[in-house]
Amino acid sequence: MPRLGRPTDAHGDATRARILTAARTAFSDLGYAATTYRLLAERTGLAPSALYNYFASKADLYRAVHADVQLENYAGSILPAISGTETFADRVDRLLESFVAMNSKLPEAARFQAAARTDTARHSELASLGEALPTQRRLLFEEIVDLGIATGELSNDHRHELLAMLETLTVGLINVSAEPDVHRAAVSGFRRAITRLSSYTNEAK
Amino acid sequence: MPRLGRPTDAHGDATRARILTAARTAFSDLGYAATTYRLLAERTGLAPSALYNYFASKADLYRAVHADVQLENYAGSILPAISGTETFADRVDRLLESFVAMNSKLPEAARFQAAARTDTARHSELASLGEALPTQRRLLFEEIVDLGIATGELSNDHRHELLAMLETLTVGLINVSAEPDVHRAAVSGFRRAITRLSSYTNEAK
Amino acid sequence: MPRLGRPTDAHGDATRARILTAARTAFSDLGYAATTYRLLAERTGLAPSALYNYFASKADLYRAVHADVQLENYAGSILPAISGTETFADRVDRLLESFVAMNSKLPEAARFQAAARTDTARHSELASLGEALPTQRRLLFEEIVDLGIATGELSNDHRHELLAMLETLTVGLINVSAEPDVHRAAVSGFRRAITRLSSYTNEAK
Amino acid sequence: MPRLGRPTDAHGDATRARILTAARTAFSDLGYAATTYRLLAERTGLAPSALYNYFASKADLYRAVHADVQLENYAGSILPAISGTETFADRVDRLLESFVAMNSKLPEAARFQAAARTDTARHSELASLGEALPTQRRLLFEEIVDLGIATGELSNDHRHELLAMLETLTVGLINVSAEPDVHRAAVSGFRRAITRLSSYTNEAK
DNA sequence: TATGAATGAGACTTCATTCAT
DNA sequence: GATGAATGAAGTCTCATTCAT
Repeated sequence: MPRLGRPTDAHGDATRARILTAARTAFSDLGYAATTYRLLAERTGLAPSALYNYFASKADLYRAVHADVQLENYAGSILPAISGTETFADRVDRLLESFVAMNSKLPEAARFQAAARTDTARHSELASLGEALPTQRRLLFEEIVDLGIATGELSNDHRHELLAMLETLTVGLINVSAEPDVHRAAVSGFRRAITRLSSYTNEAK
Repeated sequence: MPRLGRPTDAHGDATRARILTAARTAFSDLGYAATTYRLLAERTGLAPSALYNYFASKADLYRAVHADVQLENYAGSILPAISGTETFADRVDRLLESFVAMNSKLPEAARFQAAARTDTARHSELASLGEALPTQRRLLFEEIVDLGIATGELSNDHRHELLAMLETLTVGLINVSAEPDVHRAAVSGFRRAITRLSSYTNEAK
Repeated sequence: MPRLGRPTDAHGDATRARILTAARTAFSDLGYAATTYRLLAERTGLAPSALYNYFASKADLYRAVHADVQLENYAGSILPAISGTETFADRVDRLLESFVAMNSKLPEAARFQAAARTDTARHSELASLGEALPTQRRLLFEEIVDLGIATGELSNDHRHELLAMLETLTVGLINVSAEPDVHRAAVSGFRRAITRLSSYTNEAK
Repeated sequence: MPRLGRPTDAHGDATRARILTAARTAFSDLGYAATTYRLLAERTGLAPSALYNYFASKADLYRAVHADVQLENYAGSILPAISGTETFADRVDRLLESFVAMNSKLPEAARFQAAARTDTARHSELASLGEALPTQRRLLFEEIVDLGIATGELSNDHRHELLAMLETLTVGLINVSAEPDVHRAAVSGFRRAITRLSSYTNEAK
């Protein structure tokens, strides 16, 4: 029979991390609605009520996972990958490369991101999150495309199209991330294609 | 307060259709888990228990919607669109074109398809459905790519990549379908790109 | 698709009988609570609502089955069996014999009777029935025992005990009726025992 | 209206016992099907959902009551009663005596046992329980009868009959236990009868 | 910090029953 | 006399959450 009171080996931060990890997996696999506190409690070896010492509600917990993932993906993966590139072609190339890297190093993060797209739209409590990521992503894409226009690689006429293509591509890749070889092959193909395309737009006029 | 018994103007077929429509929207917007019988009842003006006259369970209802959508999309939209094409370039062009058409004529169907990808994976009752659609899609893509190889447009070396690209592209488009102008712009861009690409693969060797 | 309106081959009485038969079996096997109109409808090949043309409610249907069974058992089986007997020993012997006969000729009736004991006590709608059968049975037993006292076979001192024994025995037999060989062997044993006992009570003083 | 959260005086064990007691009564009176969680909640002063802290399902609760009753009846009442007896007559005498004692000390247990016979047969979830009790009982009866054969009190020819008689008698007594004076009078009568019968079987040959 | 006891809302579903056809 | 469409009550059970310990 477990004792009451604070266990002698309780380390708040470690427990918090364990909860976040379990939640990330569960939210990715089962979605927000089907991830229950009871399940997370089982997977972390805690009682359901203990989770409330760390996260005041399920939505709060979700937000915490979301923030973590976003930080890892964006600040930790994407930004470093594209820094130091000087052309559109290079930058997109690196971006796609970083997707593959992320998908193999942090598969949970990638899958969470795919699931988040759906879940933030579905649950009003999470609506606030739904904006953040796409917005951030679009700003990034604009930067990339505008670089291409500045370097003359791309024609300004196709700006809108190119942004939509990048968005679609990214969303597609996030969504096939559960099948690593499809993901890898697609990235490889698109990288090759981009190389050619980057120079076509101007001559295409 | 509605009276007991059969209403004067009750017609089973119409009611069934109403339920299917409401379910399609709700499943698309809220997902399987968050779509409750109570909600569907409100939206169809029935008592929750009345739904059971038409569908024996929520999973059954889901399957019915799924079947409908698949029929509309695949047999009703995609197949007619690509029939009569003779080249890879043409065929992909028409395919992409049909995506836009579908998205504007049957937006609910498109959004349901996006949601289905997630929901069939998440809920074991729906697992059987999860296979059907992707399998069908991949067969279609193989046919398309193999046509390109036969006509000499594409190199056999890139078969795997091209399939993955088509898959990724399609999934991406399905997932951005909630934003029609992104969807449209992306399709437009990819159509242009495909035109060029179709002839590159061989020369790229 | 079945036609509306009265079917040309509809014979009310036959249908009524079919329902009663199905109900007897179901009430015996599943009990009152677990016997649903839907089940009866399936077993009779009717729609659930059609049953209401014959029985205004489930309780009504139960009462009808109950009355039938009681009639068959009591008036149709027991009374004829014991008529014409002149001694307690004979009468009990015939009574027990008739139990075996009933159990093999009308097993459903016997099992219904066993179930009824429980169900009439459990469901307040059926309370009225709960009285009838035991009362009738006790009157019969009193008659039998009083005959024994009149013939001098039994001592008046044991009247109360003998009634309770008959009651217990009967209830026991009804309840083991689902196992025909136990039922038969028990009756055989008790018949042999009764023969001896009938003469003991007086000498036992 | 009760407040949320843990009440000041809440003790799990006491609550568990209260639930078991309420369930025993309700299952006996109303049967498995008609005993609802809502009713038990009312009778225990809990919310229906609180019962699930103690028993994961209605069937589980039933099994717990069943196990309790069986323990009380068999191990706690019957076995001690017949231990130390050396003859068939004695042993049956004590057995019957213990039925009366049980019926007056633990009337609920006796009535539950009667109801269990029906309910375990009717509800497939409870099927596993249906075997246990009768089997155990029959083993006991075999032991008793075989003792009688060993001591020469009984003839081996009637073994089967005697077992069936004991079974029928027991089931009958269990089923009249709701009427204590019938129960008592019957036991008294049968005890007297057994005394005589025990010596008849051999001479009857 | 953690547990264990409790709640209320709401999920899916079944049931008896009713009424128009 | 039979069906098909509908209802409201209720059933079992799960969930997020709260509070005393």
